[in-house]
Amino acid sequence: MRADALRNRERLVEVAQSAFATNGIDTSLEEIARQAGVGIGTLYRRFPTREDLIAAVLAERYLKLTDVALVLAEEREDVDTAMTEWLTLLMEHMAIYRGLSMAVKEAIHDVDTALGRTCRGMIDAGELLLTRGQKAGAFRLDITFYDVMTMCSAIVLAVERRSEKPNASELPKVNPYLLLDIVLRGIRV
Amino acid sequence: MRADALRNRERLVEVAQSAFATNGIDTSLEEIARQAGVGIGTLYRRFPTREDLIAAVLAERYLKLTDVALVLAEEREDVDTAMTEWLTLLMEHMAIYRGLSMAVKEAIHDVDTALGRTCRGMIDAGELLLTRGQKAGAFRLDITFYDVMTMCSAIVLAVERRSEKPNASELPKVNPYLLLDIVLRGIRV
DNA sequence: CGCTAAACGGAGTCACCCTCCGCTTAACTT
DNA sequence: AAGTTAAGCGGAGGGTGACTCCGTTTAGCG
Repeated sequence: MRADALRNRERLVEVAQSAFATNGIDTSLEEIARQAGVGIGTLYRRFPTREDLIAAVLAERYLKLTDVALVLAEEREDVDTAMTEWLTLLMEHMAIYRGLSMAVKEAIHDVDTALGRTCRGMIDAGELLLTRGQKAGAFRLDITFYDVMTMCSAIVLAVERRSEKPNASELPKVNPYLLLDIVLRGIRV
Repeated sequence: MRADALRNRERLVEVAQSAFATNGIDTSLEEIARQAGVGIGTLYRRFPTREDLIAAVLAERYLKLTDVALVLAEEREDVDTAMTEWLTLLMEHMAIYRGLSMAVKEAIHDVDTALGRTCRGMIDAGELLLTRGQKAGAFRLDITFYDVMTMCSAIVLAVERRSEKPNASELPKVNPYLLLDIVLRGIRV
């Protein structure tokens, strides 16, 4: 890869990161290209789909997350609290950008996309924790981590607010940690 | 309302219903207008937002659903099975059109839109079942039906497949009824 | 220094949303 | 039956964003 191309790529990921943070994952790609000072064609050449760009932005962050799962699975800690801790982290990571949980939900089924592979990595990591808990008799046997992950992404998705809320209602805010607690209770034997 | 306007309105709802069924709730509104044989302006005059059209399509269906809740709440039936039955129905109704659960999730916060009011109606209906169950000591006291409804719409949302699946993965299909079971377990005392 | 493949960039095409306004017509009045 | 008029109609037009294509530029090698 040519030096200029590499520079542009890095700049794009950097700009995308901050654009996702402020405007959610559905920001206009043309806007990102403009802010990065490159043509839209350059963005598309490097990241043919939006998901590729998302995956690039998330790369290191998600590697850390799988590492944590490995550590938690190997430590002698209580299986239940290990699961609780990791699911909390997982949910918080899926909540960093508005729209991300939706993208994750969509990508989870795609075998051969960058974001899809990342998600599969998360599932594999979580599976470790789940099966350990199942062997210890803490969790029901009729579920897979895919089910649990689905519920977690669903919670984040459901709790997510869209940017503008002109007629904000007086409905109570939903507490994602309460919902996670419901799920945790639901998966115990 | 003039006779021709009424005719057009009915035709639009009818066409929208079938378009939503085949293409999901995000179908092009221009396509709906075209199929209904009216101009796009006419559609927008009658249904200023997409949500208004959705609400019109769902109107009777959702009235029935609240009725069922009332009946279930008044019958001497077991509170737990009443809740299970109604949540199952609720989920199935939210799953009839791809994208509907998303629209519901968004609309739930809007006090003064047609779809928003419909959703609030659902929450009120479900609240009856929940509080009855809570009084009977069957469900935890720290949750509202809003939480439960959120989980249900989240499940539907998470399970929903997008239309085209070019690279369908070999991942197991998630079973929404299993996820509902997790939630039900999670809300019991 | 010259060459060339890699990279660039933005104009162009497409799809959809939504508004605005001149024309049409249902339906009431006399 | 004819006249009146406000309700209704429709589609052109303007805006936004995705994505492609191809003529131009340039990094980096020999």
